[in-house]
Amino acid sequence: MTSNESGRRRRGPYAKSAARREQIAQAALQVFGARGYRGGTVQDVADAAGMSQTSVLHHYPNKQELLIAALKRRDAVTDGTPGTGERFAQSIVEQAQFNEGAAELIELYAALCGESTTSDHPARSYFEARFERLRGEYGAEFEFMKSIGRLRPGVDPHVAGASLLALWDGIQVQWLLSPDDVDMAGTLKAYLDLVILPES
Amino acid sequence: MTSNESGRRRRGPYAKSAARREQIAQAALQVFGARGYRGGTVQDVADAAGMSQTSVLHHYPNKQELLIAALKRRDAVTDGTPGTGERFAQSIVEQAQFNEGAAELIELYAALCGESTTSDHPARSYFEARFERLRGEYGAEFEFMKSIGRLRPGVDPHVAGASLLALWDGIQVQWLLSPDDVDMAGTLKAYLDLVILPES
DNA sequence: GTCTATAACTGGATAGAC
DNA sequence: GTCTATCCAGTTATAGAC
Repeated sequence: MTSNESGRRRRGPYAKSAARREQIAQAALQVFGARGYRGGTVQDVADAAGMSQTSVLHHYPNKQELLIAALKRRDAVTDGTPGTGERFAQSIVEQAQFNEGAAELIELYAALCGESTTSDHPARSYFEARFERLRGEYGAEFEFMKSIGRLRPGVDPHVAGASLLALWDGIQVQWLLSPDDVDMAGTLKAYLDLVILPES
Repeated sequence: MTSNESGRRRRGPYAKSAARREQIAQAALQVFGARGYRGGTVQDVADAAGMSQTSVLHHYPNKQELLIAALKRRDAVTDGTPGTGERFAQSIVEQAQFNEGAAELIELYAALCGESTTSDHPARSYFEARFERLRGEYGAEFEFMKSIGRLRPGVDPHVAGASLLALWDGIQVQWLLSPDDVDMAGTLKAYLDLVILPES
């Protein structure tokens, strides 16, 4: 028998439901990326997902949960852990190149990151935590490079970590507003080439 | 008679009116900085200015004009033209230090900059124009430095210009979210020290 | 010029039929 | 699970008294 201890077989439309939630999360990512959290409506998400507003709110209890679903989806696609040592710079640049082909993800990130600096924004703690984590990761990596003599003399590893993160976020915004005038991957590579010494 | 050709003397509360507009612009700057454009309401601006919502809309015809007034006010306070040559780096760092004491201005900038990447945002053209102008200005300055041999070999002046702008915007966001962990002026100085060679 | 009152509209969320 | 219908709160903007 497929019954479990509770005496009730869990069957039915669960697979479909999971697919539905995926579909909605993807729509939320698009909508909040294009219009921001406050600018996008649950109805917009419903339209993008091809269903009614009430169906959306059946799968996610409220608008905030939609936002969280969109951010989780972005993380799953975007945030690979960069390599270490030799591969660090290469990983960063590759990630940036990948992002150029996934404008939706960048839009979501840039729109929400700025919006989240305002009071009582549901994504504020997400970005606070993200920045703190990445500053730590990048800082540690530059510290390692310093220890093997690959960091340019005079460069503070943790300042470089925060700078790389800031540069990345800042250049993304410029790229969104003027994609033809800005080379994201090239700008990041230029900074890394400046800070990391070539193999001796 | 004091009547002029039109038969009506232009007198009365013009001075008071101008002061009122200033007062409202300042309130708009605070409100949109703290809550974003879409997150802030005309009523919020009215409350901050200590008057009714209709009074605010008497002086500015609609919400968009309030936003423009706030941005103009920010420009007037913040955007000094940086010096050239020797003084360029110094001006940038001084400006950043000044900004640390004017959090309201940074909040407005960061919140609206991210928000403006979304479609149909009233501040979008403002930021597009601003970025293009500053990339040009910074790029030209680094080009000049290159011409007098003060730019680090291998550094592209225009990439450096866009990078400085991106770094500045990015570090401001980090500073807003974690003011204790981030040193805006120090981070900018570190980048400039990296790119600009000391006087030989 | 400033106010009170309100019109006109939009948003998130819920109830209940199917 | 999904829909139609609806509720209610909040928003911009206008009308008209003083």
